Amino acid sequence: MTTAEQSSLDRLIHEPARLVLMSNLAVVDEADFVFLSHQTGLTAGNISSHMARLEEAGYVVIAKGFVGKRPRTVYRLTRAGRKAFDVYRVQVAELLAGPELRTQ
Amino acid sequence: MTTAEQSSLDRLIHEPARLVLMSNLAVVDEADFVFLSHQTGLTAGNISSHMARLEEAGYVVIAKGFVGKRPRTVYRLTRAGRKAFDVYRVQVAELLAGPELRTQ
DNA sequence: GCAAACTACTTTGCAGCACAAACCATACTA
DNA sequence: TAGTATGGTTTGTGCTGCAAAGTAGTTTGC
Repeated sequence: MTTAEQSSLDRLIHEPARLVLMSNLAVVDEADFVFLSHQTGLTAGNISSHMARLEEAGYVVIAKGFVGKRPRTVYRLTRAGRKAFDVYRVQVAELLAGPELRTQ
Repeated sequence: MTTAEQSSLDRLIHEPARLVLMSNLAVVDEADFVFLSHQTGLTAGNISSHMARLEEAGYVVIAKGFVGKRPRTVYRLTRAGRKAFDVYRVQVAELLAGPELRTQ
């Protein structure tokens, strides 16, 4: 197996903005839009569109509600999202640890 | 500092194909085209164009020669390339270890 | 009470870029 | 000498990340 096959990284997660979002969600388990925007420094547009893609992929669920009269959007990793993130993490770790040299 | 600023990943390295190339070069220190193509599973076109970009960035040096009558291209990380890869590695490790929660 | 500013997002447009397919040059081989 | 293999490079294009602009509603100032 080649290095590339071995670690064909999930590009949905690999993209830096989404990687930041996913890794944040992975530690807090639930986060709202405003929190993520402060925490990550990403623009509103980017959070919105990246989260939409992660939702499409089944990696996050998006819950929209109100707190008082104001909208509030809460994001949470799905089980599949957490699994995918774990897999990604292992693959990256292996890559960075140094690929195995192929004999022959 | 936000998560995104903290770890604004070097996209030149972050791109999976180049990440694979860089991580291979990091362990072997010198590798030729044919070796890398077997090792990584990347197509010839991709190796060629990605290496060209890494050279432009000053991350690798490309040495072209012949072995007998056949062309042979050897790639090697520059000091800057190795440094950049080390920095990248640390940033990714931090991200995956879990971003720090910002208070307030 | 109404306009201006703010909050919380979403949508749009474009510029950049990764990928594979096509191409090129030379060397073997039947 | 036609055909195939080797060792690459170049080209075309489709995707997509990003910022800027847009939307919908709310609060504030006067």
